[in-house]
Amino acid sequence: MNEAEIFKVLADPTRRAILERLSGEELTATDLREGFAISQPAMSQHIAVLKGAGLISERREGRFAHYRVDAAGFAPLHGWLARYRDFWPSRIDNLRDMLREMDQ
Amino acid sequence: MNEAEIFKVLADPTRRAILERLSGEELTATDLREGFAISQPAMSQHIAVLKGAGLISERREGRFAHYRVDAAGFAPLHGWLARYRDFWPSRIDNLRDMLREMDQ
DNA sequence: ACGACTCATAAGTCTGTGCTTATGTGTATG
DNA sequence: CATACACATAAGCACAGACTTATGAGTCGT
Repeated sequence: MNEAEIFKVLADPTRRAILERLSGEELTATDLREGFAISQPAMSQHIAVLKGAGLISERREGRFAHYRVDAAGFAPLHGWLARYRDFWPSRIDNLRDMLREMDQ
Repeated sequence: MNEAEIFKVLADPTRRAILERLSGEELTATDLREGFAISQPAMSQHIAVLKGAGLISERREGRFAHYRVDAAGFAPLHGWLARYRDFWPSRIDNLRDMLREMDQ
């Protein structure tokens, strides 16, 4: 997937909320609906969009569909974003310090 | 600015193209229009949106307005995205190696 | 002072998309 | 086998937003 689609997909607040809810745990579509003032088809459509963009993956189990974040799908976003950090030097210094501390 | 607005702003391909064109160099609104099949007001509106989100900054000079990327404006996006990389361990190892080489 | 210019704002149109209700497809259970 | 359940798909509506043309607000050169 290219960053064009990913940005379009992530522009929707409901879809970002879904991802947030899925970060760490695997959930079914119905579980996901809890806390959302949204119809079942709407959720299903959002899930289809997220899946289409490669941001979540599905594990079928009978009539249940379990969804989880697919972190690899965010790679194009990382790539795109890398173009717009000119802090790199100072950031690298911070990282160097951090890793030095971790080594102790 | 929060990531909600930033994602909405970046969902538009024209605005991402503007940022790409501005990465590295400072340009006026008219210079920016070159290569875009877009009216002057449309460009002006896109610029206003990008500026409102803190992704570009303006330097006024007479009747000219010079625009440049404001890399700091992308910070919320970095923060949001950090939540969705579970590669961290291996990445950190790679960085550790890289920085070790840089130190030599 | 006037005309040419750079950019911003106003107002209106049109397409994209997120929502709804209704229905379809497949799976478990009594 | 019939019913309930989990999810997907279809169709239609309504609103957001990106575009246009027209015009306004400042700035420069002659």
